[in-house]
Amino acid sequence: MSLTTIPRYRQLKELIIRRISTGELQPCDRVPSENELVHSTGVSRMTANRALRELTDEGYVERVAGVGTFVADFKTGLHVLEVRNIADEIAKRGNKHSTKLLSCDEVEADENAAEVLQCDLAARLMHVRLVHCENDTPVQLEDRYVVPGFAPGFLDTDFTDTTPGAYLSSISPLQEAEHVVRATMPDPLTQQQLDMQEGEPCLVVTRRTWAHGRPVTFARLCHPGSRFELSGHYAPPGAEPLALEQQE
Amino acid sequence: MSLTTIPRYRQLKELIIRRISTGELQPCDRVPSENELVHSTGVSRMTANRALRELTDEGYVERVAGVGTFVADFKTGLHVLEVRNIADEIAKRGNKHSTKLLSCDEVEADENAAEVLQCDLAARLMHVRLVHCENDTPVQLEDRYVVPGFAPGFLDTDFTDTTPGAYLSSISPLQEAEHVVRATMPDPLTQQQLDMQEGEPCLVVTRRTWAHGRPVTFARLCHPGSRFELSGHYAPPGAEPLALEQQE
DNA sequence: TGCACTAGCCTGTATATACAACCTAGCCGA
DNA sequence: TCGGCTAGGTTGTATATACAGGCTAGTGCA
Repeated sequence: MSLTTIPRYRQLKELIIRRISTGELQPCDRVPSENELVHSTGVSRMTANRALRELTDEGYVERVAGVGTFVADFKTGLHVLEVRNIADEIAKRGNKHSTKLLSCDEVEADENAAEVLQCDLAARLMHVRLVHCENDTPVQLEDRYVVPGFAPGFLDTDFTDTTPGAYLSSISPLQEAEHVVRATMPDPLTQQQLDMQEGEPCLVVTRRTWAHGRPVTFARLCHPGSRFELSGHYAPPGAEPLALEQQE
Repeated sequence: MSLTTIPRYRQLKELIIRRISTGELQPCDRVPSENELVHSTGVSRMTANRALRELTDEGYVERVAGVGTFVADFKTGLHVLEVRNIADEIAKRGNKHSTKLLSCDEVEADENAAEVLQCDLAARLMHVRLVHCENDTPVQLEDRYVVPGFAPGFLDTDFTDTTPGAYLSSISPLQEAEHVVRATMPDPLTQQQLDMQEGEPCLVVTRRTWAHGRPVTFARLCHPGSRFELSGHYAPPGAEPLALEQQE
């Protein structure tokens, strides 16, 4: 096993990750079982087991004893402080989520959009602006650009019952995300659209998301400072199972 | 292997995690080798290997082929969007970090502090307030409470060359963290101490950190909105090694 | 027709064994 | 004294084997 040879369990992992990344394997699709991998690739079952087990730890697949291995549903949030689907967040608090669509059209990429989405200047981009409300009170102004090739039917979607983020997640697993959080004062239009008081600041999250190795969407999420906070809880992996076992 | 019996590799992991949590094993200390675990606990080498390998993945230990296994140095930051040591952040940008100590004393826990730190009302707490500057411009007002039993020498520390966070990390690995991010308007004193303009909002991070299973410190980190942003990049685990290998 | 049972697949764990590569300390010869 | 070499410990990987326990579909009996 020299430095140049890649271990077989990692080759197996890459093989499966590639099938997921390319879309050949979709979320909830069945992944070959350990025994199938043994027969198709010639490795031992322990090696196949290690590959699938690590893919489970890394969130790519989910395994059910007695049933099989399945591609994980990436929609269930990414990570700490990740801005999850705001509709789910609101529903979890037992409140009513609604949206007001402000605009939904095709535009030419300006300098900023072209750079963050790595496309040509003046390339066609889909653009949607809407306000998310919790119990009819505005909590988020979403201003989003989407690369057209990624989600052809984007502009035809009814965003009153599906948020743009949820729709994009359903198209393809979103694999990489970058976000920046800032505190700023809103411009007059934003202040009015979010029904904010004079002198109230905004918590602004700008977020870029990748799929298939390319940035596909860029969103600016603006929240009234008095009605919104981001929270996250980090515990080292392995700590939770430890706690669970102490309860038993 | 019924539901009630805990797998041996997990028992092994817990055994070692416990030794680390209690401080019996300090960072950089040597962890028993696979063969030593085989002889001391009676498991097979593969089982010991799995336990140590998973502890490596989870960041508890580091392994060097041919040398041994060692307790990891937890000081190297926690995770995405984790507010890392601000002095390191500033140094990484090539700028100069300095602090202005505002106060450093022992106080009685008020209602809020007692709740978040799970201690008695009016219990003695250590309290420090200081301003972090980047090239002599204020970027963070830190207001921190620390449980006294955790860091006895806290108040005697010179915070001009060691930040409170870095000092606490050096005492013991911080194992769990919770943070909330808000946008608010500063009170007049904060505005003055951070040298902020009239009408400029604050990005406020409140943060609670656990060690040995108990909250040990609570901090309110206030940043001028025009000079500070939080950023994070999330990529699924396993994606980086894939990219690396494609370069080979 | 409907229900109980079972065969067969699946994952999860555990062990024994084997070989490769790495590192260090100490030996031995020049 | 200095250098190279080697023995032995360490991790990393791979395999064959084994058994436990979960799940499902299909068989066969009532």
